[in-house]
Amino acid sequence: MKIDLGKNIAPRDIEARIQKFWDENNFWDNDVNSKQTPFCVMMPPPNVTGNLHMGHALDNVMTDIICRYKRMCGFDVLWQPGTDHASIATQLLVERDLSKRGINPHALSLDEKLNYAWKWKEEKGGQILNQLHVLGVTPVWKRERFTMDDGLSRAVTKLFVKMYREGLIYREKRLVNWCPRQQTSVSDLEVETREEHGKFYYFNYPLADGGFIEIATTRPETLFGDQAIAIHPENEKLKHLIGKKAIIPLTDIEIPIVADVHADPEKGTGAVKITPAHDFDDWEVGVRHNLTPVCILTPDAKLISDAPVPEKYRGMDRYAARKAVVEDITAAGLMTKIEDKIIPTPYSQRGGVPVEPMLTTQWFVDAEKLAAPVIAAVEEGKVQFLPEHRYNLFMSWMKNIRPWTISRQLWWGHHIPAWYDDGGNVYVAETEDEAINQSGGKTLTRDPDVLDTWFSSGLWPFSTLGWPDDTPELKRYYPTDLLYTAADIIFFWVARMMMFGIYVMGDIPIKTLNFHGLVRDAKGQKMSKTKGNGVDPLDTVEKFGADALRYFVSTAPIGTDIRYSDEEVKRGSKLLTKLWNVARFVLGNLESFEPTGDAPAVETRPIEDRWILSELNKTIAEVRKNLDKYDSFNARSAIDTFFYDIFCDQYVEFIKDRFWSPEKYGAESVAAAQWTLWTVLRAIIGLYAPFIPFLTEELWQKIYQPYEGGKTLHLTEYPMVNAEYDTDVSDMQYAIDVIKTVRTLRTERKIGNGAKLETLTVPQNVPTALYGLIKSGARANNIVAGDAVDFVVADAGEK
RNA sequence: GGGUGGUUAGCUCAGUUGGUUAGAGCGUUACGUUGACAUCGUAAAGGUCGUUGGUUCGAGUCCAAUACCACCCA
Repeated sequence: MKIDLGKNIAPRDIEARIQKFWDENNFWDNDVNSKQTPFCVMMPPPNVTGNLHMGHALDNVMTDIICRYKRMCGFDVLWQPGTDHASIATQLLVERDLSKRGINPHALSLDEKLNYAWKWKEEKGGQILNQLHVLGVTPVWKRERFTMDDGLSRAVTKLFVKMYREGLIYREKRLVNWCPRQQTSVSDLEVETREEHGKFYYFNYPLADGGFIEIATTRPETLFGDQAIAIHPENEKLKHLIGKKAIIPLTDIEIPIVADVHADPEKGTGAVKITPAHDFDDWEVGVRHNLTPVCILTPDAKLISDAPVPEKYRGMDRYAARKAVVEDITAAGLMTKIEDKIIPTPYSQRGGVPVEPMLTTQWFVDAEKLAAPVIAAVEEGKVQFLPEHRYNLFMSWMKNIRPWTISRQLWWGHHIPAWYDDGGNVYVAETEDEAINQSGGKTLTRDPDVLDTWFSSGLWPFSTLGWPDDTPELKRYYPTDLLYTAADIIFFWVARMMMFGIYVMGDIPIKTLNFHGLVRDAKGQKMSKTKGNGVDPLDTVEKFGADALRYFVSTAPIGTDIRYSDEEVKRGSKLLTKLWNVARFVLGNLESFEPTGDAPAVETRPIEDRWILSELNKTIAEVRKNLDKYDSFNARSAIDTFFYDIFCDQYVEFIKDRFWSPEKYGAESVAAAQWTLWTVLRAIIGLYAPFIPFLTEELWQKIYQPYEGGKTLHLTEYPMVNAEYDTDVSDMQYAIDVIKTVRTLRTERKIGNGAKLETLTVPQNVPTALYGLIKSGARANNIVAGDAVDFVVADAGEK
């Protein structure tokens, strides 16, 4: 055969060509009628407005490695792609875009806004999936779904109604986390606590019958909403005040002093003001003492323009009000002390401002009820966690789960299927007509709110397979096999999928959860937009190629963070070059060879041939074992060791002499080497295929396809252990040791590897059958037996 | 305050059930362009495995305590 690969490798050219080839043939389509075992993976749907970042690259490349492997093992693979509507994130982008065009989004009707957003989504959304293409990943592209498309929206509505009817979704007025910037409720998960430098204010409340009680608070501006002052019932110093009345400073409002264990005698003064409408703990105290929550803040966190707020403070922003209140309390001579203090402050993750506990009416999911069967299923071991310790994290959250606030005061998302009549009665139904029917024909108004984005993503594993319809896909592919995702959405997404999956489908949605770490920058810092230390995967692909990036990403051991640097990606480039060059070497020695007819029996081949085949067998077993455990890191390491250390560094050196001096070895020996090279190179290409799919495809098409047929390497069988390759090759250790010693001696004696050895002495126990390959590996002309390894250099002699 | 993970070579990290001399990549040094490969090869230097104590014939690995780092929850 005569195949010329060309001296230089151009990864981007190869990748562009192969990508086009893959896109034109739907190689990765699943087959719902297949007789093969199904293997199903859900792509965590990226935000439709998003841009590819390293986290996506990690998820998707890792998933792709497993999907390609499974496909090559004969599985019917369904990798379901799609995007998420990302309620808040998208709404913000669209509103910003409108503002830029001089349109006030708040002046538009709901329909106008939605029209605009859909148009915007069609034009600019979804480019992230195109970006994913570049990485060479293999979801079933034609099955792409969007969380707000018709089918998925129908699933959301159906589930909401079902849960409402079964009492698992309810509407209630209670304290929720409120983002004053976006003016919507947010769930507990969307709140992050930041430690801030703040003040702890100590001041006196006058008592109705004379004297004072000193309290301490970090939020003096909420005092207009105070309903009580609490003292611990066993607080010896203060308990004599329980039952008396205090007067809120700057007002003449009287409030009771009550006994409650919430007031820690060790903290502050031991007396705390109770503002049930503006603090979660105070809310509980209020419930215990039957206090009326009085809300003194507007949705944008200004003091209300009404009683009980004194006129002076009405309409003030919460922080301006704090300043004014502190000044006025000080002026009134009531302030006793101001301390510096680190205050844990709850922030709205999306809004970036402190949230306010706000008394509003919202929709909730009774998460506790949904969690119980999840806990049971996980305890039964139905879900595998990788790494295992994530089990505890997941379970402790599940066991302490709280009601999930699912309504959002936004307009982009799934509108809640609830309608109200004039009397405020609620009708929950799949359609407006049905709701009107329920009401007996009244005029109804639809609930203006939308659902938390994670509500629809929680249905993803079955809604994308066709639920609520009873589709063959749903039967065949649910529950899904594997999810590769970041640990930071374990509660947001994974927990919800588990709850909905069991509730709707009666079974867990995913069998194995593989939580990966973060891709950090070279210094170990988290990549973030604000720090500007993020690396665009597409830039990396442009510089080094998608295969190199994939190779880098697969260095992430299960569950651990990895650090990105161009240097690390270059390792991938080096591998590609090495593979290219060794293929050239192999082809250069196969000119007199045609892989037709029968290969010589393995046991008849020289020991080094049998040795490399037996090493190959070990490697294949190791790689398969690890990939079966979804451990691509250790799988790839095993291939690397075989490819670099065993094949390139040793075997290739051992056989060179057979090609250089065929007359000394005979045609059979040369043919054995050729057959062995042919086999081993093919196995290496196959083993690496899931990791570096572009280059391996290119090499396969150029070298092996003409003989094997088929269209793509990636639908050929993954290399398998071959019992015929296991023969006794223990003598090889003699050769390996001798050559290692020769190389060391060369360095000690400052003799380059280029200089041939005239005579090499090897220990007498080295079998003469190894002399040929030792001569080749050590670059020696003659070989004799002696006491220890020694040599004489040709021409110049020893230096 | 509660929890989880980590601490191994100059740097970034492997090290499976305790078992000879603890590995890799990068970096460093030396030599070398040889008929796959200078986007390279060969070799070398470099580690009391955070600390202390324990179990054991034997501990990077198991147990206890402790220090520091990171993350999660409150």
